[in-house]
Amino acid sequence: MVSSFTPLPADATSDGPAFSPLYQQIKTLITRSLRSGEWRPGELIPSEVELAARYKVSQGTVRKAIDAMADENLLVRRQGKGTFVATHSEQKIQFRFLRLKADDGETGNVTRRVIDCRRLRAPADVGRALGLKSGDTAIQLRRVMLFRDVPVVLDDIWLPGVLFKGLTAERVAEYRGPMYGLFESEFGVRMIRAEEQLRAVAADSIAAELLQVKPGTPLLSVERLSLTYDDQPVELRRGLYNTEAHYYRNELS
Amino acid sequence: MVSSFTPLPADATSDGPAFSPLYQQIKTLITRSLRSGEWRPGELIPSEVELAARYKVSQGTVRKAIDAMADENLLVRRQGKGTFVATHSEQKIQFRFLRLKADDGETGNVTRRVIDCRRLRAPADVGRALGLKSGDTAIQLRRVMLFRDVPVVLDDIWLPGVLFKGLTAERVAEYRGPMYGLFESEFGVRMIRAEEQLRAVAADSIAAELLQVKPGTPLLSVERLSLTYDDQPVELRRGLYNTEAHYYRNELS
DNA sequence: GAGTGGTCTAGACCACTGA
DNA sequence: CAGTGGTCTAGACCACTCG
Repeated sequence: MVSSFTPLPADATSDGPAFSPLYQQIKTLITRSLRSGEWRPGELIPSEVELAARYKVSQGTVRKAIDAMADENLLVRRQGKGTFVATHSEQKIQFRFLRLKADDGETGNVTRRVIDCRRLRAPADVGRALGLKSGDTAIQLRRVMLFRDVPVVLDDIWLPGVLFKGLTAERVAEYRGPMYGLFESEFGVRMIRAEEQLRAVAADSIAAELLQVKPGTPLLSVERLSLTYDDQPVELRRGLYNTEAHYYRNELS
Repeated sequence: MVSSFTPLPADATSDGPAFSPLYQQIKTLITRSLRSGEWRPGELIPSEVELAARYKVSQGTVRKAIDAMADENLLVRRQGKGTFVATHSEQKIQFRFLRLKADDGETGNVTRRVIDCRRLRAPADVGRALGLKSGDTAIQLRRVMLFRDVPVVLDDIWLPGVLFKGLTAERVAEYRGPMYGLFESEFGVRMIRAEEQLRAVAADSIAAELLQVKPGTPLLSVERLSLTYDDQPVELRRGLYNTEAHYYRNELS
């Protein structure tokens, strides 16, 4: 048993710890196992019955915890098979974070071209966003994404040097598939969610050349902060999207 | 009872109706009552126990239906009080659909200025988006939103004429609060969710003047299709956002 | 204190998967 | 067929709100 269902009996402190339901505690325990690597991306986790026995709670409580984690895209349920750890390296989940769509609906071939990859002392703003100490090294990775061989996205990706030790341009270039799949399988860093800030900006000469547009062309600027477990920031990505023939899709609810 | 829990006994047709769980059927029934106006925005709906009796199912099943509808922002649960129909006319829910934030975090005063409001035959693209027949009339409403007295958003709002009979510029101008609150209380049209397409564009002379920027300034173009119950489109909104000192915030998960 | 939603349990049965 | 998640029920008790 994780803790009593009523952690605040008679002698509770006045501003004591907030009441936390059992299923929330189970969620925390499962998350811990995910973070520690006990169950890795793509793997099957124990069945609800097993977990209920392990945590000494009812199956219904485990179910509620897993339900919540499935809603957050941490786990994936498959009826008849079991529950799996979510992964970015999967055809169906591909491009979960890329909201760009082509006007004609046809996605076509997507290719990635690495422009540059270097390690350097993190600039102040980058360091602040990633929670680095001043002087810590960061990796700057610049790349272009092409849709049907037309450059559409220019990304400047900043990563904490500590977490991505052996990352090189070659390593990235030879990897097929989404970058987050690489991060996950090679460096054990799993992106959970992200926050983006969008703006319209004018293309400078460098961006204009790489995206093959005229300087001054309006581009969609997308600054993304990616977070892993416990909302720890692990990537700052500055993207410039050419929206001549593509749009950024969003759903409000 | 809505229907038997197992709607496919021995004599089911080979490609018969897909299996639909009870709580899903309850959801449909509750949604019907919302759409019909039996429970209006802001009102208290019957308690879970009452609904369970009404639909002849267990409280747990009603609970699951309401849980789902609360997730979709159709209902709002308040412990100890009851379950309420969601509404746009509420301080806390204000600006649920407006993702624009100020760089410095300070929202400040928001005011709206109506530029124009006219009824006309719907242009082809607008009619198509709203599902109108050719020749149907549409309302075009143009307005500017000012943050701390600075114009930041220029909206072109298109509405089906049939649904918004008495809508005039004066009516809009004198209304304090979000437009969706007005739609909901005056015309019985409730916005549920919306889909947006974002692009970066250059300001034309008209937009430049209304937003007080130089022609050619990059602006964030936001085309929004708003939907009510059953995903029926009821508004097409074309916005131009000045992102000099504001950004469009989005969360990916 | 009565009434509401929130949590937890135990047990039944259904739907799906794969050996 | 056994094992998995998915649905449904009934009942207990807790936390919150308001009169």
